Amino acid sequence: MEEVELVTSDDFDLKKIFGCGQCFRWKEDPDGGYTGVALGRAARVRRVGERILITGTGDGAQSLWRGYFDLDRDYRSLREKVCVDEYMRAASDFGAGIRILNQDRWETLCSFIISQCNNIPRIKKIVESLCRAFGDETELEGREYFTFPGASRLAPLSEGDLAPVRCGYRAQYILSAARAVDSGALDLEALSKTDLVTAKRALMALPGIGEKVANCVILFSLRIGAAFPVDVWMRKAIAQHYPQSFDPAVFGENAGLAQQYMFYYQRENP
DNA sequence: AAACAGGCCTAAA
DNA sequence: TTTAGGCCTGTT
Repeated sequence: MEEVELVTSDDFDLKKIFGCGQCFRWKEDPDGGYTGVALGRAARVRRVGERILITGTGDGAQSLWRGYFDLDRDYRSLREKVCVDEYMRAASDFGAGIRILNQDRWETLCSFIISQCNNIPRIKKIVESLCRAFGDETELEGREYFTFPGASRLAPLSEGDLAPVRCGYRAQYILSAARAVDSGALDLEALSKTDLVTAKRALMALPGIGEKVANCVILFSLRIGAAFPVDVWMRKAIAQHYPQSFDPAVFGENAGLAQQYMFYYQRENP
């Protein structure tokens, strides 16, 4: 089994990275490592000192994983930039180790469509069953896993085909998004080279994609750092700490990272 | 049993 | 421009 090794002395905490709400497919192993499916195949990640070891990956995957874990940005200095007050100091200290993953664009779009009005266990369950039904099988250490099905795989399906996935009324949203991506009407890669306003407008033109889902997709897969998703946890955080007024623009291009710290801090300290 | 969950859409002020 | 109710489904 091939293994990739990455080295970092920067913020890097697997528990926080995978637990801060940006992804749905990584599961903690008994030894504190994580197993999941990303970059098109199953992999196992664990940290040993300043080394990050990834097994189950192919040749030349080192730079892909560097990109996935956003290792070419200095989070320690980014953390300083979002400390606009005492609350943000506390939140970013608490969240030290979080990184914003560079995830597959279609997978992120589809996953966050599924997330609407759902709880996390069920989101994960639906995503897994979608992968099991329509993804490609892959193997790691004798166990089988399934990749996330591409937009082109889902585009020709009907709502009936998706019924076993049990995603309810979201099925039609998934299909329309899959068709938009597959046909090229929605070009996610091109959007990643635009700006927050442009990307948001394009995404929200699709049925079932509103402000929150659009912001998640933009932040977690289009790498536009100004995106600032506001969900129920964030509403609580804002009401509690910025009762008069609040504008994520104070964080500029780091608004999304500030959001991650606020979100994680709020959810872990209710 | 009835309410609720990491929203979105539509209809009505 | 803001607000209420409905929506699939599973869990409590």
